[in-house]
Amino acid sequence: MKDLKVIFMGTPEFCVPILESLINNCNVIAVVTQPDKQVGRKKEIIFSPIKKLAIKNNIKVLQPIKIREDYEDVISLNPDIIITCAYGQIIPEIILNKPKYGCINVHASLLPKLRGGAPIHKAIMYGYDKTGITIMYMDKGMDTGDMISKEEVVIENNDTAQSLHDKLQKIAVSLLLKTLQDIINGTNKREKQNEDEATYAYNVSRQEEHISFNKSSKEVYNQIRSLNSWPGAYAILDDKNVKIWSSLISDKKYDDVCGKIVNLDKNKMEVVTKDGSILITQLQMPGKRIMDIKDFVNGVKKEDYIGKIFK
RNA sequence: CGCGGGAUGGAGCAGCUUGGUAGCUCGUUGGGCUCAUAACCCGAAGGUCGUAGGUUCAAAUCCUACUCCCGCAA
Repeated sequence: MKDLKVIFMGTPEFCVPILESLINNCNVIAVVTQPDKQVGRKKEIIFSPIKKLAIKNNIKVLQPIKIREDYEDVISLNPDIIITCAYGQIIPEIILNKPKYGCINVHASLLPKLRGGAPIHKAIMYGYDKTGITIMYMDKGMDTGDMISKEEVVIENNDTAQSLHDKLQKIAVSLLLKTLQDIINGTNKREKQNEDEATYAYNVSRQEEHISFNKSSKEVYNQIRSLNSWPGAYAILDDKNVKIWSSLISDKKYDDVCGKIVNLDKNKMEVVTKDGSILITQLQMPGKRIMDIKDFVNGVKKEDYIGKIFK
């Protein structure tokens, strides 16, 4: 495997361990990642985590704006295999057919479920009880190619997008190494996806970050944890965006307006939902840091907040 | 030069407009009450008010520059 000429394509932090392991086990001849973007308040140019790692290891970095049009560099490097993971662009067919061992993708769901850019968030948001990693051959569609290997992960009731991300990240590395060996040996499976079972996990929209308390407690709870630690769920209180970072489901029921704060003490902020209530345990006021509800209550008059309504 | 909020004992905040003894809610710690307690009562410690200048008899407070944190927008 040491001689295998690999081009890796990826962008976010999720695939950093994958690239690390490829660097250790294969001959990574180039890395392709999304173009540098101006990020943050100061519009600073930030390199993607993958670019940073590549530079650190003196690996050639390619950043085509549109890989669909700008594919010559990749092809001319003549890789044995191309491995992608959360790259962020669809790879054109002209590339897919070139490498000896093909082009494979590491996707963070059990395909054909949750195709798309936000499989980890959506697995929790939609209330799935398990997810996993699928390694597949790429084709021209979005996560529609033939599957090679899979590994499941159970979603625990207290998992957040962050904790699930970490679990998936870990198993992705080992599953990829095992799968690569099979591919080299020619012993890998190749299984079509069942289109009838396909579901989609598009990127999280602003609308999906906004909590509607007129859903069930379970749905609200799932929404909150599915957006922790990024980008965070929010609701509007006094015309201000309040981010809600973590919560617990309460079994108490209230015959009151959804979103109303019915209780506030040093352990919890209790908010009415469609079928009960939810206890907010961590929040963030605009311009402030994330804080536990205990800290929030310390600096605030409780009476000012009880009875207010999240919109 | 995208818009805006913020920095005050260990935590979260008030005080700044209108300069004049450092305040609140917690936490920590000592004691008390109690069968007991995360509850209650009494006491104590702990702060060069982000940094550097300036104005002033006097600056947390007014002025200038800078650093760091955060929300929005991208």
